[in-house]
Amino acid sequence: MRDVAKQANVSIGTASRVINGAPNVEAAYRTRVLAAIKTLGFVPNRAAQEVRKGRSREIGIIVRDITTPVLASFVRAAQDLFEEAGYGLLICSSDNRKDRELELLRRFRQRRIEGLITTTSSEVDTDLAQARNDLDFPVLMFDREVDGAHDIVQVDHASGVNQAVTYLLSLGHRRILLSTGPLNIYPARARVEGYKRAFAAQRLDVDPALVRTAGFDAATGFRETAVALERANRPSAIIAGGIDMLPGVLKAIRATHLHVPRDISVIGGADSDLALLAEPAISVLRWNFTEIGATCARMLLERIEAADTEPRRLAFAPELVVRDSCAAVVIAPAQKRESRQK
Amino acid sequence: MRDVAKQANVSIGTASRVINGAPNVEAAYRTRVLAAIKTLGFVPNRAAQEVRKGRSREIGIIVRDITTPVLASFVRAAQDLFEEAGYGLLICSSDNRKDRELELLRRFRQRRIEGLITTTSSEVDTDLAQARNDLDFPVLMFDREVDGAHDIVQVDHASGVNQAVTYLLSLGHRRILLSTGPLNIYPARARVEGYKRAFAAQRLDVDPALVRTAGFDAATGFRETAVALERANRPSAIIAGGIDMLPGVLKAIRATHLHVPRDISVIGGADSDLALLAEPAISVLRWNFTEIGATCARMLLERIEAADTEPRRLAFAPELVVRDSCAAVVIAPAQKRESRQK
DNA sequence: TTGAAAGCGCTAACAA
DNA sequence: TTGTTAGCGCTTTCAA
Repeated sequence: MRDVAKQANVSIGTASRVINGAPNVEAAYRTRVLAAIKTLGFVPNRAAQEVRKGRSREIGIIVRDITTPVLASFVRAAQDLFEEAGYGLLICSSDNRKDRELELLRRFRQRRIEGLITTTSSEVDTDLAQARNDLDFPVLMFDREVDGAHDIVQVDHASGVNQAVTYLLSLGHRRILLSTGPLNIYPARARVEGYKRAFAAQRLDVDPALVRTAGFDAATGFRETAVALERANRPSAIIAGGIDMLPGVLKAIRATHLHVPRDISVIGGADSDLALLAEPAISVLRWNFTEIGATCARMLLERIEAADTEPRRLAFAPELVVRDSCAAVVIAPAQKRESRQK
Repeated sequence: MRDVAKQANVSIGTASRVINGAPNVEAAYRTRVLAAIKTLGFVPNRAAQEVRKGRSREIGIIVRDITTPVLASFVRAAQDLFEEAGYGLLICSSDNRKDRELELLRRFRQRRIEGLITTTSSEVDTDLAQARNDLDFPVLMFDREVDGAHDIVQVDHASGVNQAVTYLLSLGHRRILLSTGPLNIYPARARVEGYKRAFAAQRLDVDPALVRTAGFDAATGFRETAVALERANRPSAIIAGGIDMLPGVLKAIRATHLHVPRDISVIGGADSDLALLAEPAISVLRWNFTEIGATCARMLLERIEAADTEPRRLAFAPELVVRDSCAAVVIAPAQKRESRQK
């Protein structure tokens, strides 16, 4: 910058003013500085600006895995709003691992970000809670249920799974496998709750063996489905209780040579090309991740403006998209034969 | 940091030495400083460190769309190596848009990153070439063909499509649609070249109407496929000449109620859950994105160490994974009937 | 081994 | 409107 100032024959202060678009610079000076910037190829040092200005104008976001398409659309929507508001977005995947999550929180503190949208790998872990509470920027917690003065935005998974189970029960299914994640995080708890609520509403008992909480990922979906399908008394329907479990569930079904929906009905935990293009097309629980991402961004920006208003909390309800992956069960609960829907 | 030094009753210099793990600090001082850091919850300001040290220890990476799973595994592999080497990774999607790409390059310059892995939306655009050459850190160009002193890592798409076409020709196909991106970037050119080479090897003529270069994305795949299938003289096989075109191609086929592979054979441009789980499973061109990502990272790290060795160039060959989406054509070229494979 | 002090690149307060 | 200068938080040289 000194070189720019020298080249333009102005003081370094004037150069700075031009760079920052200050209004009180004479046109002649401005053009000279601009010319110097161009010929020297000067680009301001962001780190130095941050140090001096005392703020980073960066937002952080931690998702489990940015690879998951629905999460990517969530992030994308948020990013658009942040950029518009003049904030950059630092996007990281935690892989649902505590150590990585802690490391990311540490890095974000080093970076002096001004706000964070995050999930967490465990709602009850005290190290994580501690680390979050030590942050001196606002945190918006996404799809988790934690103590602390955070804004919270959730998907109402209880409602979603409730819809799915109610639908399956209406088709005559009684042995419905719900494969979801560990109960130390909200989405799993909520799904289980929705599952039980739907059974209770029909005064039916839940078979605890059919509520599996081993994990959210595709590999677990595969394992859980494979194990369940091998049992003598196998389920007649499966609900993938996670955003990217469907591939694993379908692979396991494929491996057993069972036919969807004749032998087994399936409901996916999120929409995807796979769900749409599978044969038959898979019914799914769907919600608008773009809208949710935008809402999170908006709430966090408002929080940054007004630090000490009351924490807010918001839930979005999923919608059951019925396609062709669920058939009616004709024979009673412990059935051997089933018939096709339609 | 002043507070830490004060609290520990040492000079700010000693505090800095402890933070940076300098060896020449007496144990007693070290523990005092560490204690102070803990009680005060001090985390060093990364921006200030960067300013003072004069280096960022950050690498940038620009991909078209991080959402694409194979690209995500590419990035992930690279990230692991960079982190191990002490570098952070700034990951950005260009959306294949020139303006966004230029903006990202500008931001990376502001950030003083020390190396960049990038693709580009156009190999011939002079603004982009100019912007790249103005960078004062090494650039590794991924899957593109550009002038300039960059290391280049490519996928040998010509070989891949050549394998695919040769395979289809051997099944009796003559009207093979290749839907790929614009010819101003290497992956499209290479695919077209591989296509022509395979036809030439059999002394067959290429119908230029079957080589489509409208775009890489799923939406274009849909449109191109839909249009082609509506023509009287429709193709008997389709090659998706892009990494994430398969969903669009399959959707279009689905919409026409044609049957794969009986009515139309399909080869996907990259592997995916969709390709594996579609009914029938889709044959694809596959390459090891994890290995390629790691290789890119390694090359860039070496380049950072040794700035002025000769630029290097590397190509990885795809493999044709044969599944169930291609059938043999029984009747001669302008056929009306086809028969199933197997 | 330690503390004092200079200075990284920049912004902003101040005086002119 | 401009130039001068202090200083953001940190590292690193230098002298002790």
